[in-house]
Amino acid sequence: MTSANPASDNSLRERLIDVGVDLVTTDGPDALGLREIARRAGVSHGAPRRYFPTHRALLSAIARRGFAELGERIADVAGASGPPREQVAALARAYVGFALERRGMFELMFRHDLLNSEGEQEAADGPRLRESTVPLFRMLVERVARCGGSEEAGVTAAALWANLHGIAQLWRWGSLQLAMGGPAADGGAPDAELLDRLLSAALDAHLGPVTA
Amino acid sequence: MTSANPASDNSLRERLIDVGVDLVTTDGPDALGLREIARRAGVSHGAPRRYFPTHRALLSAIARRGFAELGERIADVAGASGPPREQVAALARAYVGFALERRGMFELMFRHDLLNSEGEQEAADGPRLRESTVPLFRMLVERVARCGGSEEAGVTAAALWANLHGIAQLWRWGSLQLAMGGPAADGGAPDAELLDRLLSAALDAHLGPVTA
DNA sequence: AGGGTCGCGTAGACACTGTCTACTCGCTGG
DNA sequence: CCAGCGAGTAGACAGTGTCTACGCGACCCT
Repeated sequence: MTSANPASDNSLRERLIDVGVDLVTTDGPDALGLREIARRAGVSHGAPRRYFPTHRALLSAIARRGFAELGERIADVAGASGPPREQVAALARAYVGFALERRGMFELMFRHDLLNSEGEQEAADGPRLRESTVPLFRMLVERVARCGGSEEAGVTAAALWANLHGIAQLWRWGSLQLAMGGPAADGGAPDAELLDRLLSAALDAHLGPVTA
Repeated sequence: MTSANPASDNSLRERLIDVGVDLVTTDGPDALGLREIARRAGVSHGAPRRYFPTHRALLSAIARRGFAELGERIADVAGASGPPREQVAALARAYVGFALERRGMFELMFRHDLLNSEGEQEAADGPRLRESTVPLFRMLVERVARCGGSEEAGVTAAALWANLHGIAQLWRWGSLQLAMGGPAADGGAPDAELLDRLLSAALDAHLGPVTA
């Protein structure tokens, strides 16, 4: 019987995920050992196996929480009214903001070597993890289309998404700060302002300049 | 690749890196166990420690090879003559091409959790690994500046780099194919063409349309 | 030539990991 | 009442990275 109650019917299962979410946000994906999670949840190392057939399955469930939270953030700013261009900008800031605030979680979400891959899926638990980004992308392409570029909105949205993702990734790695600011950044430009200029440049590039 | 090593002063050190490069190219970063590398090099598991104080140091040396090869590719296409816009396009294709052909290596190069971080460096072996991208970025910003955008070339180049990096990353993850093509892609657009459209869109966005 | 030293690599131990399997409880249903 | 089952425990196993002690061969220096 697949218990239909998705809520808190199985307490340990949820507790394990909770512990994992806390752990990944504070210490990053490397801290997500199976035994460590079990330890912090107060159970023995074999207990998680009752709910997750493998370590990756547990990590996938944790990552799913991350996608859910990112989805909430995106949906929040997508609900705001305003000129479509500003909506896309808000989306972009939400995406990059999530990547920088929830560093560890964002890292996990795109570490596909740690997550469940094709063959092995929970199957009954929900859609495949890789498809978690699809609804988010749909929101983006919709807002981009409303900006009314002549080109196909799908391609533009995809390129913009890639740009945001790349900014988040390289910024976290520190390469962009290094490349733009030099080894010793000039004091006039704190990192936050650099990042903002970068984001504006990306938005201008894909959506056209503000006054267009 | 030419192992016509003039010095071969420290044969094992180079051999370990060679083995690592081969391994990461075929099986990805997860296959780069310290003991596995030693095994394939025909030495015991304690031997690498003579040359690399820690596992990460060895992986960093392997990744350095990757940055070197990427640098060669970039330098090759950067040497070609032609309109500046075409030079930037060639650079972009080289970057993404490297990421897709040398998947495992590219993955390793940006897995900073596996690589040496700030404190611990080989120090005498060369510049810090994180700075390996700086000269490559300089080439890009130079070519971008030659395209003569009104804006600051540094910011444009950084945004473009991030875009290329994001395309490479998300394409490898499969998200872009999923987002653009849908679950079952329309037969008219094979993946290669999708990728090309994406790349062109990014170049057009950051450099202005072709006829400008 | 003999003896000490040192680079280079081996081998074992240690703590730790993820997975697998046998086992023990406590509860519930017939 | 007791068989069965869900849920969690505990131990074993192979494998990992790091650390330490130990050989071994070549070299240099009186």
